[in-house]
Amino acid sequence: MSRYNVKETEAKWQKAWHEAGCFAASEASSKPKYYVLEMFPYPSGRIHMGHVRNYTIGDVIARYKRARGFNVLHPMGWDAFGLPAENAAMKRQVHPAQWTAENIAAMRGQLQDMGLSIDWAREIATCQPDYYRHEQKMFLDFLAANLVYRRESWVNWDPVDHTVLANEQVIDGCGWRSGAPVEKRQLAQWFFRITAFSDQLLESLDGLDRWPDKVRVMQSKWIGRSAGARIDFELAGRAAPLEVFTTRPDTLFGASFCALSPHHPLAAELAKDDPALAEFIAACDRLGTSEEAIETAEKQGYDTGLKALHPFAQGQALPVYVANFVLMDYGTGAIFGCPAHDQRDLDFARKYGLPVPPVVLPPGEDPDRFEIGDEAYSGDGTLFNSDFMDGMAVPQAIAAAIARLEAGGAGRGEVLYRLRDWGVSRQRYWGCPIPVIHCPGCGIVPVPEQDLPVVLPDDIALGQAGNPLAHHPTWKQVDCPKCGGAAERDTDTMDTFVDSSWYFARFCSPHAETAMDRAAVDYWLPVDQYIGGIEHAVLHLLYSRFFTRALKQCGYLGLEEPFAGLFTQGMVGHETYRGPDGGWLSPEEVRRAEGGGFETLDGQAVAVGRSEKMSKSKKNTVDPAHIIATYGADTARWFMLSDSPPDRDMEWTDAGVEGAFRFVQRVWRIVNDGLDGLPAVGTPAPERFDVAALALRRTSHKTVEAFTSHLEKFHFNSAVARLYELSNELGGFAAEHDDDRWAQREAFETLVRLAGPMMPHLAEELWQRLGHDTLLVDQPWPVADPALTRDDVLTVAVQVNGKLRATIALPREAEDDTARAAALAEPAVQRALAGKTPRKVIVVRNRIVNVVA
RNA sequence: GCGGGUGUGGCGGAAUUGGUAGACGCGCCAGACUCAAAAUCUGGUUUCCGCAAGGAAGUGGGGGUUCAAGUCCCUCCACCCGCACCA
Repeated sequence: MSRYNVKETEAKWQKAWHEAGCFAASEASSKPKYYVLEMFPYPSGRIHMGHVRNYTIGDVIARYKRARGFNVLHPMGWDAFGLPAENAAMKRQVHPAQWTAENIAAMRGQLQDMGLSIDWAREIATCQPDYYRHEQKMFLDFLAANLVYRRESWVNWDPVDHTVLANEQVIDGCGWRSGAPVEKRQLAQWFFRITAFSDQLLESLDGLDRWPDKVRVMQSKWIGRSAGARIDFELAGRAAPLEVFTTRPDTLFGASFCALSPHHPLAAELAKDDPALAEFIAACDRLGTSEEAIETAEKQGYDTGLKALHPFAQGQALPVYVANFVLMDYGTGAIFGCPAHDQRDLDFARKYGLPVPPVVLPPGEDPDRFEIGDEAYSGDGTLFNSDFMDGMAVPQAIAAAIARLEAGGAGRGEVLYRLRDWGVSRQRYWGCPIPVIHCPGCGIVPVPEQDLPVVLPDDIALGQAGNPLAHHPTWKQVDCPKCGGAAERDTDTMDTFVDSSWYFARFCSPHAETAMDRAAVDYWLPVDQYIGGIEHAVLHLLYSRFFTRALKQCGYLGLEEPFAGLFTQGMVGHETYRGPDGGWLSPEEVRRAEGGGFETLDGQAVAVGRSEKMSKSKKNTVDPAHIIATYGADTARWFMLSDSPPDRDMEWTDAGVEGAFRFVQRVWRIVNDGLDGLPAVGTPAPERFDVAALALRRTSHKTVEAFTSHLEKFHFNSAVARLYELSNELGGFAAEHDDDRWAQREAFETLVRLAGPMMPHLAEELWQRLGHDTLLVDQPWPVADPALTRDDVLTVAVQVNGKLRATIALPREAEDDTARAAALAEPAVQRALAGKTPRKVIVVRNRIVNVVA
């Protein structure tokens, strides 16, 4: 038999699927819907292995669900705005729009070469005015609904990308893209009021039971709810009280000081007349905010001389410090310190010789002897030394303290969140213009709906400092829609995460005149299975959850959670290589050396590093296009699925790809070699099967059962293993009689149909060669016959004192007595007993017999 | 520091949720075919003792529960990821 012609065959079936319109999705269907979505790519120019893994996983699910009788939506689009286009424009003198369009064209071709079951008629790109005009409308609707607002604020400024970053985009104090340390600047910014949904976003996490726990935990930490109380401490000799937030109002009688953040307005005010305090604040600022600085920084404070009056204990006055460990951007920027029950407060109190009165007694401790040493006690217990709270448990005391504060007008219960509103103004060109006009007379005026979209100007000068749109000679100049006077457009564009916060909804009705056709989104949403990288755990995945709620509030759609199921895939890594000079080498620049290991092409020693995520900087990338051109899409897809579980990081290896390629060839050969004399399609089953044929039939049906259940659980590597087993058995199967040939056809078809979602081209080709005039993609998923998946005779393990001594063949559901007798009759069992009488024999039916002596 | 995860042959990884540890693949070894090689096919491959039959040990370390533990409990270690002076 000739070898399988990968190139021709893959192209042939891609064309056939396209011409038959197999993957076109429509709401007009009686089948249940299933929306499979992979995170859409940024059009950087070429697909990378991460894409291949992502889209392979998604495609397996999409094809499988289609076969299972679902009406599947599986679309693709482009997250097309963003900074790289501007950088490329400056570097190569191409317009960002052109650069993006060319990249999209190239990557679309590469994705199509993968043979994905995508409905390409739904393709969208976020940089098209037809897309972002709807985003502008949403912005205005959000504005009207008070979900968008503008304010002056300190922002995270990326000095390399020359733009503002959201809190979520600052990693370890550095910009998420540029890696440059972020600076603080004061700017007027547009904000999305994500905090309006803090509680909802947190509570609904519980219902997302098809999301990884990891992501839910990360989001819940990011939202950071803490329930407690806001307390007003009267300050002796001052009118305004000091506002403090605490989660432990129960420990108020243990308070021994108050502390302000160095950036607290009161600290700044006091510093005006107190040079020493001013110097202390300056010293705190110099310390920096890096991890090491925080970790090693000693608790330091400066006594302002102010006295805060205890809200409960008459006449008790607490010293007020400015302290370096109090953060201005959490709570009120001020705390009361309870050293006995908070470690930081304790460290501080010990340093400055402040009292440490304990007020929570751990269970079993003697109140007269209990003392705090070097460790604060933050656990549960019973209140003491606490007046009206004495004897209460902590939760009860918290409630009592809040009630007393509220009664006395000294504070109130409050819930605080770490989550901050989402600043979306970006001082960039290649993004969605913010549809707002600034009028000297009327202030902020929304662009009237009939004037949308506000389109980006084509002629733009990039590369100067500052905001490109602001530099444009005419673009920003408009008449005020309200008063008609001269006014200016907002020259910022929106964070590109806004674009990706609703694209999944646009896919439901990509050509609708409005942002989304209500019937279409009602039908398709939520996304049943979303697949992407873990890196968006709090960014994109939180923003999209917020956006969906905001869209619901504005009447766009009717649900809150956009993604019912989420799967986070692992990264694709590759070994790293370094040459004699220590520089990184790409896999093409090294070869296997004679005595093992690697060397450069001219024979120099190469240091092999461990597998790391593929990256240009480490030069350990492998180009998927090259792999697909060499081995075909089926091989690339098969390897992606076969080695590691999809949620774990995997290593791309040449040997692995070769192995996958061999299997593709092997399946082709096995089926083709068996075609001659195979019973025709639809031949009725023989009445009897001989032993060999029956065994093969059992394997086929067991494979269907096991493969399907692995697929349902995303255990693709285990599913793959079952196909290897089936093909191994088929490879050694000698068909002699008619019943053998019939069983052989059944096995061939099982192999081909199960392989369909994973290597669709080969499967389609073999389906045809098996004599079918239908398309495999239109076939229903095979069903296992229960009578053939259960063996009549089982192998049961026999242990003596927990150690395996023999295996016995028993009929299914054999009586315990039968099993016991058979086990004891085994010579190996008798030998192990060495004459001892069994004390007890445990029989687990169909599984194991354990003889205890 | 807090939270989450991982730890099984030379390697990637299986193990029906407490019931034959190492499925399947890669690699390696041997054999067949071949003038030869590639490809392909067959067999072997946890470690140790043994020619073998067989035996012993074994899922990061230690302890425990159980007739039975990779799986449950306690404890320690290593690595990875996230958050981090959050009041």
